[in-house]
Amino acid sequence: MGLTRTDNYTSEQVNLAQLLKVLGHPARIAIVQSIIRTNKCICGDLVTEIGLAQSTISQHLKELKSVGIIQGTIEGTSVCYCINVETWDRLKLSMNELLNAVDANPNCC
Amino acid sequence: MGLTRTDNYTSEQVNLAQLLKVLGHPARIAIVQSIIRTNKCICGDLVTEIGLAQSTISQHLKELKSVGIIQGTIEGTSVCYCINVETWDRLKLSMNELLNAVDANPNCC
DNA sequence: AAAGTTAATCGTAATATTGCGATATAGCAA
DNA sequence: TTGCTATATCGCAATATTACGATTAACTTT
Repeated sequence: MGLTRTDNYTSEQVNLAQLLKVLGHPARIAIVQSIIRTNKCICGDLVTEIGLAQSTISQHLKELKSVGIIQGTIEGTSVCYCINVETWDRLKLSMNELLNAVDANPNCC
Repeated sequence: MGLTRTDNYTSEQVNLAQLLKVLGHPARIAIVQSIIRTNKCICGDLVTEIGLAQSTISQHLKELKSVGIIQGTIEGTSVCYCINVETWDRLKLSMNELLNAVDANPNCC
């Protein structure tokens, strides 16, 4: 099929999976890290920073934007991208809940 | 292409992306949560718990195992799966570093 | 207006993922 | 041995992803 079934899962599971899937690519990790690090509106600098074609970077930005991880506002001829804090906090909560669940219940084998 | 280029990124970026990619599917989130929650060796219970075919569950388990998120030991006729704590701790460190980087540097737009 | 810059979109090719049924493998029970 | 159960693997079809070059859109500068 190739189509992920979503009807068996809670919306929380689907939501977290969606965010992690988008972050599950080194280029998008690098993009997010770069946006965080520069702490300012960066634009096409990513094309030279990461060694990918402009259209490829734009596509990755679109995916990050589509799930609300980043948001962009037009600044003249270029675009300012930054982290969407609401989505980020939601991710942080869900992910920490998952990550910390293991410590409480150590594994058995 | 369809092939992710890895030569532009640090091994940390590739590694984190790999783990997040595998976790980026609701079935695998559900599987991991189930393993954590039951805190014991669960096996084919997943097939009834999650509504997917046995072969599909087996495939998801294989992917989780391939990146070291879970490990399985044979228990007679069934298999005991549990969280691989070393990988989990590595994920926790990398992910927290990324997640907490935003708080320090609030976004600009 | 014309040319330049920046980013998005389109089209395409190669590859990966998802899911299933069918089959194989391996241990346990009769 | 003969079945029974549990899991893994194979083969397949449908769809998604990744990456690129070419083009378009929109704003700036000359």
